[in-house]
Amino acid sequence: MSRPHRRATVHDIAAAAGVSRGTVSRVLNGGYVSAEARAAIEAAITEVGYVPNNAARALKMRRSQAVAFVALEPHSLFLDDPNIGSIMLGANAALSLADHQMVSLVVESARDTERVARYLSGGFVDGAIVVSARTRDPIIKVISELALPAAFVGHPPDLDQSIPFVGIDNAGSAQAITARLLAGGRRRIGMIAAALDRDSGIDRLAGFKAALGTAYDAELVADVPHYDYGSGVKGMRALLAAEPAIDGVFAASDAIAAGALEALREAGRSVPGDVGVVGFDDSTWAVRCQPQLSTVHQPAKQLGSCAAQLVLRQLRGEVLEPGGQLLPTPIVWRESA
Amino acid sequence: MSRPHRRATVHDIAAAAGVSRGTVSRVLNGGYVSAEARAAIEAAITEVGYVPNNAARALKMRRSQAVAFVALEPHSLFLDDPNIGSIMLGANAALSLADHQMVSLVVESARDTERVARYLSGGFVDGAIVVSARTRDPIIKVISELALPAAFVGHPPDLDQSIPFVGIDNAGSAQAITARLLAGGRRRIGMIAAALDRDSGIDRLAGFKAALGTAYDAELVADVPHYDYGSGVKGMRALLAAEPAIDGVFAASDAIAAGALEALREAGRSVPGDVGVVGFDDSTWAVRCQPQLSTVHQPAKQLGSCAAQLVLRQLRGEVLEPGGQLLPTPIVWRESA
DNA sequence: TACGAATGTGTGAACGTGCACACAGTAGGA
DNA sequence: TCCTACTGTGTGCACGTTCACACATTCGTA
Repeated sequence: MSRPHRRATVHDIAAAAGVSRGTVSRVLNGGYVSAEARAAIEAAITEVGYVPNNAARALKMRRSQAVAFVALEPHSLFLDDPNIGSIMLGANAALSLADHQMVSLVVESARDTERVARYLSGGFVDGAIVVSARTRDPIIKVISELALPAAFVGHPPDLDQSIPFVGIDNAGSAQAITARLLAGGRRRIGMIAAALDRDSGIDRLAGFKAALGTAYDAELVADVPHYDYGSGVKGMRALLAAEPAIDGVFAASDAIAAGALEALREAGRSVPGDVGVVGFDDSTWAVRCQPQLSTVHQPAKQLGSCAAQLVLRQLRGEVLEPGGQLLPTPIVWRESA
Repeated sequence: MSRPHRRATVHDIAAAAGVSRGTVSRVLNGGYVSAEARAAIEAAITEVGYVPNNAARALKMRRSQAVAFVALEPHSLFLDDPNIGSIMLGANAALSLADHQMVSLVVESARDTERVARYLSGGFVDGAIVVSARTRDPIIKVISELALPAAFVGHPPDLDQSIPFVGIDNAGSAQAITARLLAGGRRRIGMIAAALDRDSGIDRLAGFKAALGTAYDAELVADVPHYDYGSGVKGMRALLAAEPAIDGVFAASDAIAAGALEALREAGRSVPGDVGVVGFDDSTWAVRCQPQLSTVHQPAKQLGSCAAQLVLRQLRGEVLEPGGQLLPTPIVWRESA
């Protein structure tokens, strides 16, 4: 045997304290119990070293007191995107306050998708927070079929409309910071756009276009796949090649902006002297850079806690109106533009 | 009612297919079943939309097919330390291959500690991988009392000896890279030491001392609390103040080294011309810096998968010899020294 | 006195599984 | 013919918990 001794159960407590299981249960969950019975049971609990079996409780109660945090793009998430960590911590804090356990599940491959789907359907969690969902992800289908209480952070346009979301106004924020760049006197403004297969990428580009209006020039948009540093370097090189007279850049993320700074340094351009650069996220990148980035602050922690609230409210039985909410994104103006 | 319809169970399948629960169970888990019964049951499964209830299975089997990944220091972990993400992905991949689910639990506060302890003891997981454990963490006590199969990544010196670990030779690696710095002709070498309340911090400092031997000068060690960028900036400033003629620095992490580069730039020193800088981790920081960092490569992904293997082997019933294993840490020589 | 309410306790059933066991039918060999 | 082996199926029980119910005692009051 690998386990030396069976774990103690309510039966063991009952036997040790000389009462019935029912009374033990009442001590644990509240109810009418005499002072002496309570004392005897509590003594017995510490004596036998009882820990409740959540699997049994979950089975009976149909409640596990746990909520899944499903990260659908682990590589970029953990390695490049500093937001995801803050979103997790925000969600964890909110769930913790409501006495729920957050369990985060990482989906890397198709194999993972299937296993996570099984896990979600298996009664181990009462709800799910989904970040970085792509259009038509199989996990989403599973969630809506199970009618599992859920919430998204961000929202691909054709997402299941019955599931609420919390996000930011990517288009509006992009438009606002581009406008500020324009107001600073920049004339030839380019953008390094990324992740155009996701709502965030699409909307940031749309906001950029809207701000420039008739001055918009498709030549001045570099399209890169990811929100990371390396993409920023490449994107900026492409922009410099396309328009040597460029004097402003809106990068779709801070990591990209940091890469752009590198490419500009390599090309001998000064920032903000020759070129003004602005980013998006207000992540740790923003203050690490030289010069520090002007950027759009993304309330990552709050996104996490709001998503958690959306799930918790459903668990309390509230029926939420479909749709979502957008959190404000103040512009943080530093030195890079 | 929040749930419109009860979830389908084996009973429902049995009723729909006109067989007994036992036969359904045999279809699901293997056994003697006639072809026609199997076909009828499989049809019934898709018809009623059956998903197995893992909570019930876990209760009966005393196996949840899930392993916890417990992160004890979320703030520094997710925001500053890029290793943790890779460790997670490595563990996830290994567990996934063995058809186990990884659930990661974040411990932020004392409140979290208690809740996570309950979760671990509750039968939702079969084992645990613990990263960034500090001496005397209450979670460790819980794990060893439960005799929960576990493994550590890293190992505080006074840790429970019965729990295996996987780590790196911090002292040896630190000694090796410091020696290389010496071999490059540097004379006045300092160190920015961090996290001296943890094994990793202590051992890296010890390795540094060992490499310098009699040339070691306690004046040339700046002691900072965390492995982050800001600490690097402050630590380097302190070293420059203590010894303006400093010509080499071993930073206890890449993030610290990046901060040190910043402080050196601010002080007008060239790298590697005036001062050679080396880091530790070979994280994404190393290649982002200007100049790119010479550093110690830490096999983060492999650490995660090894820890997962240690847990999986215990779950298979193997009895592991106590102690741990250390993974090799090649030195990566780039431009900063 | 008697009756209802409040307090305290024990018992049985159920949550959804998987497994041991019992049982039935068929086939093959002594 | 009978015994054994193999295939296929149904039933009861257990995992550890909570809840509904039944029952017991005490007390206040009509």
